[in-house]
Amino acid sequence: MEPRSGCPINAAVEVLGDRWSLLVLRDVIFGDRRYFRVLLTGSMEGIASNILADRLVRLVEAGILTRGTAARGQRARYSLTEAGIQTLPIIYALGDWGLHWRSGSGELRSRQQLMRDEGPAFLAQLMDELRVSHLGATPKPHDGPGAFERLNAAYAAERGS
Amino acid sequence: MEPRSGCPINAAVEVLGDRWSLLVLRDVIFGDRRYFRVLLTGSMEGIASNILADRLVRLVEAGILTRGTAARGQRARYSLTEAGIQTLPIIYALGDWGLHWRSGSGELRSRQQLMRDEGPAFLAQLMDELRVSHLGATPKPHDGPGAFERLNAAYAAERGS
DNA sequence: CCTAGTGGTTGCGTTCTGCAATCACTATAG
DNA sequence: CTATAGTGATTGCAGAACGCAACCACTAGG
Repeated sequence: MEPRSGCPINAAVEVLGDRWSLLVLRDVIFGDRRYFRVLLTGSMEGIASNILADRLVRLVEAGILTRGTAARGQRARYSLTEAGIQTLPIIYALGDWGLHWRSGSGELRSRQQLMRDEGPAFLAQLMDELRVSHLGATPKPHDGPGAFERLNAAYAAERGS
Repeated sequence: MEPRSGCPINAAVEVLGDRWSLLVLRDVIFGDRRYFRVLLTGSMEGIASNILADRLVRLVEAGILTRGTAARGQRARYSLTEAGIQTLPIIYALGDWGLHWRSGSGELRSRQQLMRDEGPAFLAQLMDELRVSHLGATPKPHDGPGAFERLNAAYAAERGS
């Protein structure tokens, strides 16, 4: 793929600017879905298998995901690279906008709200935890519960009510 | 268009998740391009006229832009709505990511760098200035030069060197 | 009337996308 | 060994989106 321009915004759009890439990343990041089948059946929007396969290849080629070595018929685990983890602010900004200007009432509302309330520090903590589970980084000491723990608690609380 | 899910991230992707919408918004926001011809010929990536026409209609329908009332053959000016102005954090996040992970060397590099250096307060100031020029809001008093003024200065400085 | 400029629209061929069915392979159970 | 379930894809086909060039209807200026 040849870049249409040198603009960094265009560079990001060429990789992430379609109807599925960012949703796959959302599921990897927030749903901890790291296997083909899990991503396929767990997607709220019902992605087709060929589209998922194509997007996974592209995201790996773009250096956003890595594919754990696995032969045919074996579970291949996908992990975020640092570049992939760095897409979190984009996904957050999209979710924040969607929440306020499209009045999405669905899955991620409470988590998004939590992130908005907590500010950039919470986003940074979330990215640290992603580095631990996807890049094998050593956990940083945090006082209080983890970011994902709090996200899931907020989600469960909304479900329970 | 029927939403594929209630997820706010998906809501944003359904409106902005294609190869052109965000680039059109970029040109409206950073290039102050508010007329069809200007957007058509000024686009770095070379958008086709039918695609531009289609995207403008969609963005108006989505409540991101408004079209100034103009009959055929008259200059129709497009303005950002508040929802449109609120896409700035998304575009900033995309540009920031593209700058660091795709090494875009083009047009917006210096502006992006400036925004990154200045932080969220600069983004807020930028959005205030957009409200003045697109929504007719009364300017807020700022000490020092305006955000766009500084962006253009940084851009000119890079060009000059 | 003529010309330049406005915001588009229309054909037409190419590419991308989405859905269902299918594939090659592995692991497990009987 | 055979049967079955599960893995990550691949294939065929139809429809939608896209890209390019030409054209359209209209306005303003001279």
